[in-house]
Amino acid sequence: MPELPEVEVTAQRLRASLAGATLAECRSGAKRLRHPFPKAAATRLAGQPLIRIGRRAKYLLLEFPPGWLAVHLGMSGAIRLCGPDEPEILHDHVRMRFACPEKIMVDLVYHDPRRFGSFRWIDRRYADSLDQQLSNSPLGVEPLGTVFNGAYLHKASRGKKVSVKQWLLSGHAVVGVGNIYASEVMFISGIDPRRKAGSLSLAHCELLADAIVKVLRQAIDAGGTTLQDFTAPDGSEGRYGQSHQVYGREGLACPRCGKSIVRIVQQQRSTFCCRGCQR
DNA sequence: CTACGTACCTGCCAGC
DNA sequence: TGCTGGCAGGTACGTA
Repeated sequence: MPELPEVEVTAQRLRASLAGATLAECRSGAKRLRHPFPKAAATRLAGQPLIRIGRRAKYLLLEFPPGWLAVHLGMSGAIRLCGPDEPEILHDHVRMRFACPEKIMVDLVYHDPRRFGSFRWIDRRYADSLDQQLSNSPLGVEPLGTVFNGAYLHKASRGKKVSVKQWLLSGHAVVGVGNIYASEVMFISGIDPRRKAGSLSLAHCELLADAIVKVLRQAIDAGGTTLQDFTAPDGSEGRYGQSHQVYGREGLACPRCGKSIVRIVQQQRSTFCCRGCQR
């Protein structure tokens, strides 16, 4: 599921519901996720206040005084909030019980059919290398941050021989653009996704940067995209799928020129684009 | 360093 | 009505 907008929507809604909460207990299931669940750290967190809920790239950061629980939703992960008495359902893997103000207990449940998601513990002593703790490959800048713009993209893309689409997906320059939003932003900026990243002009990069910011913002406002599994913590589905111009629309008419949208494969992943509009 | 293939998992849908 | 194969939001790791 989750690209940056879905993780951001999750973070925003958790912030609203878990303000002032303290972790009471944390249980994890028998089936492993991408990484073993950090049981020892989670046990140690019992009684600790949840200080802040952050996000870096597609990682959700639950911050406690001793450090961070970094949650990644993988392909099919979703978090829901529920009461302590609500039963487990198939593919629930982690349940964190929080004591909220007024002594209301709220459970945060991590649900993930494919189990590509992960929980990792990052001790506060590694705070200055948070990015390296989160990911093995270098994490680019935040697309909704202050340093991201066309000039930045242009500079970062010099000499890159990979296709623009793969370059965006790698997250080396800018994070958070996954397979759905990559197709959308390439279409909106009118760039052929097969072009080498290093061949983009400054003007192209400005169009591309503007499209990335616009699409991600709109997707966040719409509650993200739900293909199958994603829901926000209150169980609601993302509505941005209704706004997709090309993703998942092979054979349908291009909204700009009316030609048929095509599906191509790059690095074993689908890209949707219009041969008429994207150069 | 880059680039590429493959692996990790379950579910769904189209086609036979 | 099965069954089978292809495909799905992402990352990590091995090999050149």
